[in-house]
Amino acid sequence: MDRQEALVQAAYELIAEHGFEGLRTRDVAAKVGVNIATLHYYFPTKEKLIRGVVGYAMGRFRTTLQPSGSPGEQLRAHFAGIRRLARTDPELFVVMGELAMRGRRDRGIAAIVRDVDIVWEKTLTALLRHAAKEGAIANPAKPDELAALIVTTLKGLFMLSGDSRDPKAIDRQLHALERLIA
Amino acid sequence: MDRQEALVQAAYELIAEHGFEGLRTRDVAAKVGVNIATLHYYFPTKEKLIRGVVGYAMGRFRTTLQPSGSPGEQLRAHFAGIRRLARTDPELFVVMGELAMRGRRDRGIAAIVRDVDIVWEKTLTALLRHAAKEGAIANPAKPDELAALIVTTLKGLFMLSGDSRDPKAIDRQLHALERLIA
DNA sequence: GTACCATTCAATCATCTGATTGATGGATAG
DNA sequence: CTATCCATCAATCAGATGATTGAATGGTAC
Repeated sequence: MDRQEALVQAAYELIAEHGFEGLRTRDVAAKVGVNIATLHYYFPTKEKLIRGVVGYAMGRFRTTLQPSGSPGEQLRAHFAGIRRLARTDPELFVVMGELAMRGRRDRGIAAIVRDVDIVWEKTLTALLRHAAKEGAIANPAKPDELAALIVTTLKGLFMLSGDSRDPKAIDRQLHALERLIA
Repeated sequence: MDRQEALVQAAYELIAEHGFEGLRTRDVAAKVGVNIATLHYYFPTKEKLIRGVVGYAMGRFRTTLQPSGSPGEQLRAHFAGIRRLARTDPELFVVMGELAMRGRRDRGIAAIVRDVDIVWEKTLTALLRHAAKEGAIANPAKPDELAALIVTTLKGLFMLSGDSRDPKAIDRQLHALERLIA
């Protein structure tokens, strides 16, 4: 496999496991089975490697954002898509949580996180308008504000709650959310 | 001032500023103007110091949770209380976010965070029932589920969004939330 | 074949970091 | 006065950590 990509993926997995706090370049190199100097050959600094992880994680999430399914069901499909992602790639939300926290002290990361948030909100706003027109939900007074609120809730749900909270609790909250906006 | 308390508070502030990732015992001692050995005199290990910070932060948040105001206005007062806290002590939510993330890898912290969450949810459940009885909001089918959802949203709102998002955006989302449950 | 370039490694550096040690000053009790 | 304990400090340790260096290997161009 491509070394550069393998290193990013290893770093991604280690961040998911130990947070930024526990990320060590040595561990990343070891996980790929490569010398530390090789890591520095591809990523001159640890910071550059982290940038790679940011791109990898955000790209991975972006692909989930793309609407699909029959027009009237797109909103529900969006929730289902997020929930499926949380089941298949729980690490992704852990890493995104770490990135959100880090964005507080890192302008570059903050900008990237914000961009993804905005795309997410715009997507959701469109889906809300769509669903309202189809009669699937009540017409919200301000779809964009509702979308922002929903994004906030989903972030809190998937990025902050530990897996101590079983998947059932997450499903329950998702259903409660759908009921609330219906 | 009490040394032990001063050290905890300094650590608390440094975590708010640099996250757990950037917490250094030396910096904590320096901030109090004390030798590193003195820090270790009061807290044998860094982990013990962090436990102190956990207690400090959570205690600080608990006091905000206590209901107050006229019966019919308690729900609104709760939101107002949280919002005020976010204005006067923004660091508190930063630290709580850090703790939530760390709870994923630390059973002890996870338990404490979960306890506070449960108290928060119970408080909110009672307030929702109260508000419904007073006719301030529609009677929710499952107040406890709604409460859990609101807690999730508030956590996402205050613990994940950087201050890049101006306070106005936070106010807007809070109002949208109040409108949604009314 | 030789020169060149990309990739990788073993060894090492400089610094950071949590923690320990032994000593010192001051307060208190007998 | 002296023995004892508390609080604090300067100095230091051992291990961790990000990064660098110089050499080896293998492939490609000419």
